[in-house]
Amino acid sequence: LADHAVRIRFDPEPLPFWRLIVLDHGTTDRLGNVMTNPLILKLEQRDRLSDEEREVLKHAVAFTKVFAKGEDLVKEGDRPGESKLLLEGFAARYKILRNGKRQITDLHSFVIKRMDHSIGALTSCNVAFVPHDTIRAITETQPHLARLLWLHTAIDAAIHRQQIVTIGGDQALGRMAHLFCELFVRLRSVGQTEDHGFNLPLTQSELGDTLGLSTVHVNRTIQELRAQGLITWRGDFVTIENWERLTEVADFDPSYLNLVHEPR
Amino acid sequence: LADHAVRIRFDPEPLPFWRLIVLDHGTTDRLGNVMTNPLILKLEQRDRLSDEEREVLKHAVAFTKVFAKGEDLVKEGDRPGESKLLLEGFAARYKILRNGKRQITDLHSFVIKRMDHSIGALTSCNVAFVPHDTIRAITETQPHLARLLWLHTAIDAAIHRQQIVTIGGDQALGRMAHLFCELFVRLRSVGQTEDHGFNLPLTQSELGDTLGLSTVHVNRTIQELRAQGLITWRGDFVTIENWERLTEVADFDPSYLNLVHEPR
DNA sequence: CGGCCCCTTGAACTACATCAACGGGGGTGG
DNA sequence: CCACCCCCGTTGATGTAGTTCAAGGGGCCG
Repeated sequence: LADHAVRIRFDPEPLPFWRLIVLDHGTTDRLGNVMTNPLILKLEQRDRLSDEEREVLKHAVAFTKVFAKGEDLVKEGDRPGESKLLLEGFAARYKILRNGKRQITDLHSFVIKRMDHSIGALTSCNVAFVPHDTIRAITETQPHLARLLWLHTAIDAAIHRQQIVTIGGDQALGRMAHLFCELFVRLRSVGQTEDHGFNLPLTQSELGDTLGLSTVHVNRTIQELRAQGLITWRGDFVTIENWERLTEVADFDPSYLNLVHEPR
Repeated sequence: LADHAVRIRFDPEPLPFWRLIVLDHGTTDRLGNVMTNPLILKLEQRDRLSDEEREVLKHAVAFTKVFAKGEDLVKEGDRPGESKLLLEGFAARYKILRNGKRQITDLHSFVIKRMDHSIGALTSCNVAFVPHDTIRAITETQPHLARLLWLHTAIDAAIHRQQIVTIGGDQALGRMAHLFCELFVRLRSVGQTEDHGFNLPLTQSELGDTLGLSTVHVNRTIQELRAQGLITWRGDFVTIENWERLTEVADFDPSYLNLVHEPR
């Protein structure tokens, strides 16, 4: 479920050559408190849950743990026994090219067994652990819930597809704009935005890693977005100044996020 | 399940600007006959099936249909009632940027409902249709099968992730090599290779679309691969001349394809 | 106060795209 | 059966979006 790309340091290594794949974010309310049950919140974004289903989900989380900034929630090659759910903070899936890697364990690990990527904490992260046995039990007795969990994997795939198109597309300005659009919409869907802005505790270098751009070019691209009056970014806070034009520049169509409530 | 990017012509349109996302291939035996039940074959690549499960799958395919080269198996925005399984041929998921789109319906459509991309036939394609009702019934009564189907969605996501990394990486030579490695391994897993080669009925232009390269550069890159003695490509047939060096150039690690048999 | 990040800016380089043109093979129509 | 043509592969020349290298300044932490 969790989906963040972490900026991890491994200074001694000869090849710190890696790439963030997807950013994800935690699910806290406006006051910064972790929602009572983010798993329920996540699933209810896409379909209605019965009381029984909510009850099952309430007991799905075995325990929670805080990861420090820079730590790996899961590493490539791990065979985790729990899926992880990001409650709070920013993390990212990532792969390192030509040698090491890292990753966050999430729903994928339940069916995939062996992680093919890593997930690292970009900020301090609070993470819930859902045992694979619990998920397996859900597939045995709660087919509707199982379909919703399956859906989340499919949405991840959809996000990845969009990423391929966005990265493959030529313009750095468009890629950058698209990332801001996606972050805004996804954060808003979990109540993590204020007005027309949101908190983005990342460095330009980390942004570059998710977009496949150099730090220098990220900088110039952001300056261009600022110059065109599309966003401002002061400290950790990003403000969308002109949503309509930003979506135009980004060629952004949020339908791939499946933020639509319907029977699944 | 099906996973091809189609080269569709829409000459009148002003913006034929699209991108292939994933190539996929059909499942025929060495004589070119469609396997008796490719769905069973696909799932058995990753876990053992019981007799009962095999029986259920045998009746899952409602009907089959042949798509001509250039046709769309599914289009973006569709809400298909069946998932599609590519029996024979090459197809590709794709998105078109800034206006139209197309797509093949596959397992994703079952949970996602509304296609966020298109799937088109790169060659003539024989396609099986599995009604969503049937899949839903499987999730209700065959949890193990349901997990395997879920797995396939997760594998698609893993392939997408790899694609992001590959496309984001700098070198065209590496991308190209990686694509050949992936195609070889995936085709071999369904018995579609001969010796150290396989059939690749695609144009260089189509290859470029999957890798985000221009036709011209695809051409020069392939010439470089040939010059280094890594592959030959005559007519439709690609031969891997030096697998070890090719995987080095590609930085290829097949583990993301999950071609491992284990309980799921 | 010193040292690191991080952001920012300038300059040089390069991998790729784009434009343009030609040859060959296969399909199609005369 | 030949002639045409279109598509595909190939090659050359030119343009450019991005990288890499380099350096300075500001804020934050020890």
